[in-house]
Amino acid sequence: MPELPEVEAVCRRLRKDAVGSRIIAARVMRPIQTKPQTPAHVAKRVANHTIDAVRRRGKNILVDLSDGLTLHVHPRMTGNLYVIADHRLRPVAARAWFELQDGRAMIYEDRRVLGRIQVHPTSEMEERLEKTGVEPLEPGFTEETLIALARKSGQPVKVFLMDQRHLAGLGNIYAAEALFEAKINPRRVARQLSRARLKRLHAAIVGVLERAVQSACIAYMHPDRFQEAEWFPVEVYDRAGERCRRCSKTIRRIEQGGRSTYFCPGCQT
DNA sequence: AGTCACCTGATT
DNA sequence: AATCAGGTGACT
Repeated sequence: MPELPEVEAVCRRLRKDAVGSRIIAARVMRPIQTKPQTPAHVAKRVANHTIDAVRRRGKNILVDLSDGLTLHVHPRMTGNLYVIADHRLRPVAARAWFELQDGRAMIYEDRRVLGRIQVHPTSEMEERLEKTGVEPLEPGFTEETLIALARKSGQPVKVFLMDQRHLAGLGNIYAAEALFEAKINPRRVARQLSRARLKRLHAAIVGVLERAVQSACIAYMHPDRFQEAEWFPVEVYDRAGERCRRCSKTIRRIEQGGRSTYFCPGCQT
């Protein structure tokens, strides 16, 4: 599920629901990926600390705890983190469970179990995420930022956009949607795009992500409705064989870097 | 730059 | 039964 907008929605919800609460017990129920830490280690270290803040870095969720610890959650494909009203409830796909002092619980749910949870000193987090690229919704992401990054990359622009070392948070859907909005063919090499096109792409990335954050926040108000969070009006993603709403040509699906790419061969040039 | 592995579950 | 999935990291 989550790309930047969904992770952002999860974080905003957690800030309301979880900040200020104390974790009194924790359990990592299935051996989700905690390497090189063990699930028991994660559970033990997190217990008896208060949730001080929730931050997002790309698709990473950082739950800052008292005493200088940070719970680092990467939801990968199907992870979700949210608070439930009664700690005794067990959502079907719950993989980790953090009992809060007031009787609620923060749940990490992950159907595919591809996500990762680790605990580290807060002071180490910046260094651990240093390879993570620019935040596309921060003021530091300008047209010139994108131009400079693109100049260094010989990758197809769609692959470039999804590479978290350049920009942090774009995934398969929003990369495809931004390229559609900017009218750029996903196979074009990043370095060879004109400045004018990159400026268009910059505006498209910011626009698509901002709209998606708004939608995601509405869709995620209710944590258990997570599955239904398919509301963002996609133009190309998963629409192979259907008509382009802009030029009425047929949307195509191709493979890039082992992933599906959807685009309109008529207006993305 | 490409392929696979990590997992489960939905869809063909 | 086979294929696909909104992600990443570890391999060629």
